[in-house]
Parts: sequence; C-alpha cells; structure tokens
Amino acid sequence: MNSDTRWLNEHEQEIWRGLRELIWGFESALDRQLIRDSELSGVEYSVLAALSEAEGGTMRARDIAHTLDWERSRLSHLLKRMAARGLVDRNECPDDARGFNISMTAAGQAAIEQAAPGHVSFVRENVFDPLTPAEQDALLAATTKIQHALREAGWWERGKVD
Amino acid sequence: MNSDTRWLNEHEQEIWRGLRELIWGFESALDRQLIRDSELSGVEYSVLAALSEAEGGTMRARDIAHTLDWERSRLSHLLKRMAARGLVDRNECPDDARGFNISMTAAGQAAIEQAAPGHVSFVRENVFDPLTPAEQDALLAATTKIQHALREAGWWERGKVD
DNA sequence: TAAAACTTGTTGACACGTCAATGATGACCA
DNA sequence: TGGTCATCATTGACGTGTCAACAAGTTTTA
Repeated sequence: MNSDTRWLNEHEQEIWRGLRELIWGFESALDRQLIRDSELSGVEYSVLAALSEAEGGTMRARDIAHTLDWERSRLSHLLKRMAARGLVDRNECPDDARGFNISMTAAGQAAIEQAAPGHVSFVRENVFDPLTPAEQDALLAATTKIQHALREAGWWERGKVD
Repeated sequence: MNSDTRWLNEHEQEIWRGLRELIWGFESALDRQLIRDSELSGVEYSVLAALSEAEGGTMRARDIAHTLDWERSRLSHLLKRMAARGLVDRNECPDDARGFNISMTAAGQAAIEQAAPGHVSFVRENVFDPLTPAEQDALLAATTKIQHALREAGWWERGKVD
C-alpha cells in the first residue's frame, strides 16, 4: 500500500493480462453460448443445475444460496424472474414459516436438459481439448492456490472484509 | 451437441469447478478491494488506467472502447456516470465531428494514483506470491490456450456468432 | 417466559451490462 | 455531385448484481 509497492515487471504484466482477459472473457463467452443454444442465462442454468441435483428437484431458497455462494437478495431477484418465466415454482415451507421451497417445473427441467449437452461441449472444447493433461493439472493447481490466497486474505466472502 | 456428448469425469469436474469458481470469485474480489481502498470501481479503474497511459491523459471514446475491447454503449453509459462524478471530461473532437475526446480530470488523476498501489498489491499477493515461477508460466500457458480456443471458435467477440 | 439476537426472504435504490434503434457525420465510388 | 454505406456516440428497455432496510419467524438466554 505504501511507497514500497512491488510493481509488476514485464513478464508479470503479461501473466496478469492473460488471467484478467480470461476472467473477463470466459464468463461472457459462456453466457453467450447458453443464451444462443438454449433459453437460459448462465445464472439461470446454475440455479436449475443445483435443483436438478436435489431430491424431487426441490430445495429451500436458503440452501440454493448457500450452494451457489450467492447473496440471498440476488437469488430472490432471480427467482422472481424465473418464476415469472415458469421455470420454477415457489411454495411455502411447512417446517419453517420464513422459508420457501423452490422446485423445478417441467419447463425448467426441459430447459436444462436441452441446454446441458451444449454447455458441456463448450467446456470440453474450450478448456479440456486445448490443454494436455499436465496443463489441466497445472491449471487446477494455480486456481486452487489463488483461491486459497483470496480466502486467507478474507477477499473471497462478499460483505464486510475487515 | 448430440447424444454423443463427452461428459466430464470426476477429475475434470474438479478442474472445471476450480476454474469456474476462480472466474466468478476473482473479479468480485478485485472489485471489492478497489471499492474499499479507493473511490473507484473496477471498470472505472480500467478507464482511468487507459487514459493515464495516453498522452495528455486524453483519448477518443472510440479508442478507449477498442483498447478495453468494450462495446461503445457500455463505455458511453459509464462515461456519463464518470463525468457526473467529475472523474473525466468530455470535449468535442476537432478532427471528427462525430467523436469525443475523453480526458482525465485532476480528480480522476488523483483517484487512480491513490488506488494503484493497493490494486497492484492485491494482484501481487493473490496471484504471484502464491505461485512459483513455474506455476505462473503454466498459468499463462493455460490462459493463453483457452483464450485461443475461444477465439478460434468465435466465442470471444461479443455480438453475433452466427 | 420475555427480551434480545439471529435467520430468512423481500424490496427499493442504484450501478452496471447487453441489445436494438437512432441520429449525425464521414468515406467511398459511380 | 449525389447516393450508399460505414463509423461514432447516445439512448432506452431491460436483465442482472450489490447494498441497506425491512418484516416476520425462530432461537437463545437471562
């Protein structure tokens, strides 16, 4: 933070630029692919994927938020739109009067089943096919270590950091 | 796309999850750091960083959009907000009546100078410090190849992919 | 048990992104 | 010259994310 900042040298700038561009570009490319090949956005896909792994295609909103590591309000806004589009249903939770059970509708099920193959192919073709197995493992090592550093420093969780 | 989809095995899912979580989490962590330690968002920082490398701290909007690989409308919306906050000025371009010259104000200059050390430290501490030089190079190789695959397949550019 | 504290989910204000439409100007070429 | 086409920037509609405030229910605890 002070004047003894360790600035990046040329090579480090190149590495950083590569990472930053990928972080920026991959997510939007993934979103474009989903929106073109299905009727789902990336976030809608995430929610339906979580539901499809739950028994009966049903989860409490709280648990979806926890699984995806999302803020509750973010999920709430999205679920309202998804319910309006007929992708999910919301029912009161019998155990806990505060809660809601979110379940996939038949339309939601159909949407994710239609979207999944293209989504997987996208990942296959753009992450795994271009890399050797050794490179794939190196990528995992790097992403794991970076994520670990961010967690250690408290930057991973949204909300207050200090 | 067909029924012969090559699904991901366990290990591949682990690699993919690591990448996806990093892509999701890194950007928001970076944004949080900037917003906490300065008065700038990540996108505002990008614009000011581009301007600070131009002569006189001035660039045409078109060139900023090209440098950052952004849509013009995205830049236009942001510049309107930044101008309202006093971070940039917009002046008509003498050569081309369609264009605008965007320049950093003194406040914009002060904001990025104040934000830069913390930003660099964040990258240093969360990307370079956790990785060995060999791992850094492996990361660059992986991001480069993935980006290349996305470009080849036409997924990199926003807009129609046909 | 009553008060305090926490959990769950919604809402509203606002920042930010994409897309499509618009208007104005510049470039090209027949 | 005049018409066509491309370029530059803006705008509005809307999807999406964060944050803070809120209402209502549940848990803790004194």
